[in-house]
Amino acid sequence: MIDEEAAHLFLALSNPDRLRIIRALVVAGPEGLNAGDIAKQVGASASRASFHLASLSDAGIIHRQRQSRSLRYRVDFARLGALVTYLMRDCCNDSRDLKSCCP
Amino acid sequence: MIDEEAAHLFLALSNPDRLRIIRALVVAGPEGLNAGDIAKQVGASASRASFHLASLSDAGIIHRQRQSRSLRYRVDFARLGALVTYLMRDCCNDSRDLKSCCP
DNA sequence: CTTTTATTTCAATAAATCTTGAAATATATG
DNA sequence: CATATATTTCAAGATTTATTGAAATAAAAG
Repeated sequence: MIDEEAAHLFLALSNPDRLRIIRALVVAGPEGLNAGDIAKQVGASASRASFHLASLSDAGIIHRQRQSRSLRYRVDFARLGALVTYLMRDCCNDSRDLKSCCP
Repeated sequence: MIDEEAAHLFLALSNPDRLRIIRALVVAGPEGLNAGDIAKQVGASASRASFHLASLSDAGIIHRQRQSRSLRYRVDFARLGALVTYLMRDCCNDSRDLKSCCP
C-alpha cells in the first residue's frame, strides 16, 4: 500500500462516529447492519450517517449490499488488516520497538 | 484510549508527508532527526515541515528536544503501539477475523 | 552586540470538511 | 398507480485544515 492510500484510510478513521460505526459493524459480524440501525447506534441523522458511511466506503473499509428497501453494510476485515500491516511493516519499517508496544 | 483520542491520532496520520516523516524517524532510531533534515527528506518547506511536526507532536506520536540550535525529533513507539492496540482491541473488538488479516 | 543558523509562528488566502434539512431515488405494498 | 419506507444526494453556510512566504524567536559564533 502506498502512502497516499494509507493516508486516505487514516482520514476515514479520523472521526469518532466513524470509529463507532466500525465497532458496531465488527460486533454485528457477517450479518452486517443496515444504514438506519447504524444511524441510531451512533446517534446521527440519516444524512450524517450516510455521509460517514460513504467516507468509510470510499476508503474500502466497508461495503454495502441492497437488501429489499435497506442497504446492509459490512466491514472489510482484509482492508483493515492491510492498513495495520502497512503501519507496522511499511511505515514503521517492521520495527521491533513498535511490535513490542502492541501485544 | 477513547474514540476521540484515537480519531485525533488517525487525523495526524492522514497525510502522506507525515507518514514519510514517521518512517524517517523510525529508521533514524533513538538518535532521531532534526527539523531541517526532516524537511529535506520529505521535500517540504521549513514552515510546512514544522506544521506537520506540530501535528504529529500534538497527537503525541513524536517528541522533540532542543540540541544546540537544532530541534531533534524522535518517534514515540509506545504511542503508536497504543493506537494499533486500540484499533485491534477496542475499535475492532479483538476480532479474530481482523487478526488473521494482519500477520 | 551583531551576525548567522535553525526553526517556529503568524497572517492571508485557498481548499476541504461538517452540518442541516429538503428534495431525490429505490423498493415494496395496497 | 399512489403511498409508505429506507437511504442518499444536494445546496448553503459554518468550521476546519492546507499552503505560502515573511517575520519572529532561540542559540551559537565572531
